[in-house]
Amino acid sequence: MRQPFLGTHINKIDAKGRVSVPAAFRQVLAEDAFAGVVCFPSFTSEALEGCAMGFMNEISNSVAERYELFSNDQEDLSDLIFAESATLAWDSNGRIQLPPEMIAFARLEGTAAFVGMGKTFRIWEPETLARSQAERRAQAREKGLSLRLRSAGPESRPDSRPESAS
Amino acid sequence: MRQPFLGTHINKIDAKGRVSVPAAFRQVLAEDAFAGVVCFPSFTSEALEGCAMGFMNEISNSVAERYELFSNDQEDLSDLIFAESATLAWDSNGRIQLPPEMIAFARLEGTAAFVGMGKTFRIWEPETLARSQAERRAQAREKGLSLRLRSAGPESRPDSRPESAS
DNA sequence: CCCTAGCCCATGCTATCCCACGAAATCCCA
DNA sequence: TGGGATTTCGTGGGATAGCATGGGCTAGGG
Repeated sequence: MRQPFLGTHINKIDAKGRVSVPAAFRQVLAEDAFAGVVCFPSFTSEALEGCAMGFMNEISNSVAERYELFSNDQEDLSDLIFAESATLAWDSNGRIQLPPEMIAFARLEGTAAFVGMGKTFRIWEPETLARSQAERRAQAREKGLSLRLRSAGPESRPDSRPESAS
Repeated sequence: MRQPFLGTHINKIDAKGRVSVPAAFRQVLAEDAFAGVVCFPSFTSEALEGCAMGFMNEISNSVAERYELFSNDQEDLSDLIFAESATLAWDSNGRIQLPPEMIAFARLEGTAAFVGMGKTFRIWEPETLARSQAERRAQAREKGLSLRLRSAGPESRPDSRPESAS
């Protein structure tokens, strides 16, 4: 069982283009055999998507099994993911080096915000992130999304008490 | 089966920003593999929400199962929940260190009130808590709210305290 | 021959560990 | 049933290890 990626960590990109992957994320990623990260440009945001190698495998398998991770339309996306993703091994200090295209895509300049998203994480230019979050928060409030959190996944809650219902 | 978080415990925050997690809560959290707490700002109050890592995992999985990967809703939820949460491991004495943003969010100053909420708990600045409780009580009175003993429905969440017990 | 990727070492900072103390709750036995 | 002994819990402070970051050194490729 893999722990989720949690929290937001802002790190610097040094002159050589290196960034420390937050220790907390490295710990999560350490459950994977590959000592590093897989990155690809996000489809929906001006940010990079990051995950463990194992997650890529899941995507690959899910698509093959037609598991419901992707809808039909989204299957095409998997092709894109694999094509545009890069495997970034970290050095002995836990730093990775982002390829120039990715730096450009997310418009990173000097700092990078690593944002936990559960099964994946994102890498943002901090200012862009702030703007995006404000927007998202407004939307969520509008839709009342936060309320649904409470009942998230009623079928998969192992600790709901079977106590002879209602 | 997880015991619920119960009661209110007020502890001090020391110069280093450390707080003892109440022993009673630690006992509940001990059922989880991760020796610590996950915290995030509450959506509805000027307080911090706390829970076990396992609870976060459940949310992570439910979100993944319920929404399509890369759908807007999935991202909104993930952003709201995971991005702002922190994993706080406790030391050998059962203390955690609250990140500055969280201290700021709940306006904590020197003391923290841990309030059991069943599956989760909250961390309040004691004065803020008192005000909030008074308000809530007034509202309840106004509405003529009376407690009805309902066995647990899918999302019944008994967060009203039966009496202002001492 | 220069530029870059990869590697290792150095450093300041902060979180974490460890030990100690005091108060309160608990236990135990008369 | 009461009082002393013992344990647990919350709190404080010093020591230590881990983390993020900067810089230098080497080897290989254009």
